[in-house]
Order: sequence, then C-alpha cells, then structure tokens
Amino acid sequence: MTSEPNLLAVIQRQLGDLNKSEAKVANAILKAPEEATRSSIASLAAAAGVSEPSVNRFCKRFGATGFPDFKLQLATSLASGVKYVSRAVEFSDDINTFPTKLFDNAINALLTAKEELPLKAIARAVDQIAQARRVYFFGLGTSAAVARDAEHKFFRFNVPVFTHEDTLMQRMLAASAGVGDLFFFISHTGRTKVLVEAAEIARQTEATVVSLTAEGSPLADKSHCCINVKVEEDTEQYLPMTSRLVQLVILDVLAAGVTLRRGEGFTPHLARIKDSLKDTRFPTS
Amino acid sequence: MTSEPNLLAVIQRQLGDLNKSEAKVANAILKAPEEATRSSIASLAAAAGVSEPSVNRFCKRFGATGFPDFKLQLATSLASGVKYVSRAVEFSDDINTFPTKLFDNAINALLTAKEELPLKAIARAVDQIAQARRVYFFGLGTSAAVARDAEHKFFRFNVPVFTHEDTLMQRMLAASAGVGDLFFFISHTGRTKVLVEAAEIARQTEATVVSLTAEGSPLADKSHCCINVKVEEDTEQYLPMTSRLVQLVILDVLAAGVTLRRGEGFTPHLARIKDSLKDTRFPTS
DNA sequence: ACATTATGTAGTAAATTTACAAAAATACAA
DNA sequence: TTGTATTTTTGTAAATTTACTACATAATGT
Repeated sequence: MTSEPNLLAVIQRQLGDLNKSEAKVANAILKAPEEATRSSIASLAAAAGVSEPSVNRFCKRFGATGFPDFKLQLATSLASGVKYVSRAVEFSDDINTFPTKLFDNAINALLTAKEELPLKAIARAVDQIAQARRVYFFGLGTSAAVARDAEHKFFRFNVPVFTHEDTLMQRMLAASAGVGDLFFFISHTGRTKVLVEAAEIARQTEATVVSLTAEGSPLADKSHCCINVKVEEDTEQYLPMTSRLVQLVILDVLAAGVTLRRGEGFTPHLARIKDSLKDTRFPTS
Repeated sequence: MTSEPNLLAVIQRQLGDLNKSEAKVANAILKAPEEATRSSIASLAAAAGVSEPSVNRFCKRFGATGFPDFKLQLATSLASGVKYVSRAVEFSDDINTFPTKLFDNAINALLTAKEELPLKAIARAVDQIAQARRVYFFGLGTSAAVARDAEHKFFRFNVPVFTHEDTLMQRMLAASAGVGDLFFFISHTGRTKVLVEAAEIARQTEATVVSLTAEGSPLADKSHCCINVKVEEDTEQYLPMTSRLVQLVILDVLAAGVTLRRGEGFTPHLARIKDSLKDTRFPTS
C-alpha cells in the first residue's frame, strides 16, 4: 500500500488526464470528500451522474483494489488534516480560500519531504558538523534568510558559526579555509553561479563542503555531502515558498542531531544561553 | 458523529465492561487494528472466533451505524491519532526517530495554526501593507531571519522594504517615521524589551504598526493590528522551531494577499524580477 | 468503415444487516 | 442448594444492500 500523502491532491493533479465520466466522479469527490467516504458506490455514482462501474474503474485507476479500499484511503488521507488541495493561488481567490491553500501547500511539502528524508546524508552531515571547528552557512536570496536562521540555531553548540550574504566575503573565506572548517551551502536550485563557485573554491582547500540543495545540481556535485531536498515547487509561482520551509526543518533536524551527539551533559549549556535572554524580556504578567 | 480522538483508546478502556464475544472482537481489533480496517465482517468474526452479528453489535455499541462505519472511524482514528501527538526529542532517540518527530511537530504546528487563522487581522494587515509607501520588517534573533525572509518576499511589490537587526537603527527609523510608513514587528514572545520600545516609538508617529506575535503581549498592545500566532512551543525545547515556520507561512499569506490586491496586471512585473535572475544561474542541462 | 476506447446494463457474487430462535447467564423462590 | 422464570447473550438463516464482472452498446478517433 503506497499511501500517498494526500489522495485528494493526486486526484486534483490528474484531473486533466481523466476521461469524461472519471472526471465527473473526481469532481463529485473533490466537492464533498467527507461525504464520499460515507457513501455507497451507488449513491456516489448517482451524485456524479455516472454508472456504478465507472466509479469502480475510477477507484482502480487510483491504485485502490476497489471502492471500499478507495474509501478507506480517502478517509485516511482526509484524517491527516489537509483537506483542500490547490496548486496555486488564483486571482479568483479571496481571504477565505487563499490562506488555507498556502497552509495546505506548506503542510503537503513537509509531509512529502518527511516520507523521503535522506537519512544517511543527514547522519553524515551531523557527524561532520559535530566535528567541525568552524561552520559557515552560505546562501543567497531566500536561502540567505535560511542561513541566518541556521546561524542562530547552531551558534549554541560552542562552534563558531558564520553567515555572510556578501558573495565576495563568501569567496574569500572559502579560499582561506583549512582543516576543520565546514562550509554549508543552502540553495533551492543548486545552480546559482556565485555560490557554486564559492563551493568550488572551498573544495580546493582541506575544508569540508556540505550542501542542502537539489540532487544532481552543480552545487551538489561540488559537495562532500549533499542533503537532497525534493520539493516540487510550482514553477508558475514566483517565490520559493515551500522549499525553504523544508530546508528550515532539515536544519532543525541537523541541530537536534548535533545536540544528541553532544549528550545529556550539554543541556545545562543550552539552558544557560536561554537564561541569558531573560533580562531582555518583559516578565509574563 | 462525535468522533473520538482515539477509538482504540476508548475500546481499550471499556474492555472490562464488555461481554464475552464483544471482548473477543475487541481483542482481535486491538491486536491488529490496521488489518481490521481492511477486513470484511466475516474475516474479522472468524479472527475473533465469534459470529458476524456479534461483530456488528460490537460496532454499534461503539457508536457506529454498522460495520463499514466502524471501519471508517477506526481508519480515521489511526491516521490522525499518530499525527496529533507531538513529542519532544529524547536523548534515547536515534537517526531513525528524531527526524520524523521534528517533521511531525512542524506539520502539527501548521495544521493547528491553519485551524485558527486570524483572517480578519490578516485581511487588515494586507490592506495596510498594500497602502504603505514604505515597509520596515523588524525582528531579533530567530525572528530576524524571518524578517529577512519577509524582505525578500515583499520587495517585489514596488514598495520599498527595509530590515534591520540593529536595534539602534530600529529605534531611529521608528522615531523618524511618518504617514505611509508601516512597521512590521515579528516576535514569538512579544516581550522583547528593545523591540517593544521601538514599537512604542513608532506608535508615537503617524506610522502604522503591525505585529506578528502572541496575543495580549506588550508588543501586541502597541500595535494597530496584531496577527496573533498561537503556537504552543515546547518550553523545554531551547529553540523556537515551530513558531517561526508558522510566521513564515503567514508572511507568505500576506504576500499572496498583496499580490491578489495588485491584480492580474501585476503578474508581468513579478515575472520580470524572476527573469532577472536567469543569468546568475547555470542552465538546466 | 474499422478499430479502439469509453460507458452503461444486467446479472452475479459478496458483504452486511435484520429477524428470530436457541443458549447461556442471572435472579429468585421453594 | 435446586428448579424455574426472566433476562441477556449469542448464533442461524434469510433478507437486503452493496460491490463487482461480463458483456453489450455507444462514442471516439483513424
């Protein structure tokens, strides 16, 4: 049972490839998914305006053994929380629809990423970060914000952490690197020239190069270790929204991995950092 | 249909109050719940060593209209039950468990946030951002990274956008603000003194103050419009992980809202920005 | 006009539910 | 205790609903 993260999303995506009566069934289900899980094949067929075998064929097309199995998958999919499915926000959307769409997209991206986590690469990156004497997080554009977030997270491990958005600084630091230095490149596409060049320069030193980017990209090729993020970003969308969320959570995973590596004795150190912020805040009333 | 949070737990609890054959059914289900959702009433009856009507009576006892309805509830319960339990990472976790935990926590946070989206506040913030002549995103620590991300997103709207991590710059900019300026403060706690003070200073001018922070916090009190984010961050955890994800998606929502406000004619402008990046990338092979 | 695909009809098999009867358990009096 | 009445539990068998299969017809494309 290859349970998809979201059956409704799959149906929505394939809408175009369906023939007439299958499309009718699809629309009936998308219109009232909850109800579909409680219907008999006869009532769903009536609701869609097709015959019962058409419904049955529809179910088999989507990998179910039959109608009851399909209902089960649908119910499971609905229970996971993401109800509505949208590719992109449309200009016809209003305040009641587009926020939900964006949240659903984000949730879907994380669900998908969770299924295909590159655990070996993650474990290896944790090793390398834990051993590093110095860690540089480099990214540009949206990924620069991710790098900044990583800096805030990782500096707590007593390892000097640096971030630079300045590409010249990135090159110079890469050029002067040595043993114990780790360069962590963050890029959605893995094709940004200046970043790939910086990775190339770093790679010519004794430093370690780790990247959080797309598999098979130029940046991935330059890295000792590449954490592959497969996020199908809607290309019509002009802003990389979901991929950076996945990147952030993967950095959380790396941070947690390093913490676990440090062992329980490290907890007081983290607590001390937290306490140091106490005086900068208004007390809770 | 008052679907219980976890049907298996309910069955377990009532085990003592059941009569012989019902108990047999209960045990069969508890032993292999997943399988039960896929069984027919005949096979489950056989597995439990009882007659088919006994299984049917069992189902009705637990609030279902019949066997199929029961299977549906069970499947729903199994699918959602696992996900809604967010657990902290333990020192006994290993590479196979803690990444999933962190992803589940992130997904849960987004699911919860989605349910309680403050749509009115969001709509209002979109209005205000769309009207602003200048927008400042201010945050500190982790929220500074969020602010940086927001900057990358919002500068595409032909509205001058600024971010500053420097608290003195934040104060000075706040002090010299005027009509048409919008200050957007990002803070998980809403209690960071320097940020609240900057908000207070901005508030004394003609500028608009919007915040993405906790309801009822000092920062929220200083704002014209507060987008309330209710994320129950694990207080034992030393890093605010999930709240910033929710903040980021809400900023995506605001950006999308502004785009929709700009109308369809604005799309070419966004495309132009995207195209401008083309030459900085290695072409896809 | 033929081949292919799509869809529906009707019959069949399977699954579920109901009605009812038998069996077991319980209560109570002698 | 023991036997009997009563209630509860359980199973059998039939009725009903539901889902599936085989085949025929319609639509589509070549």
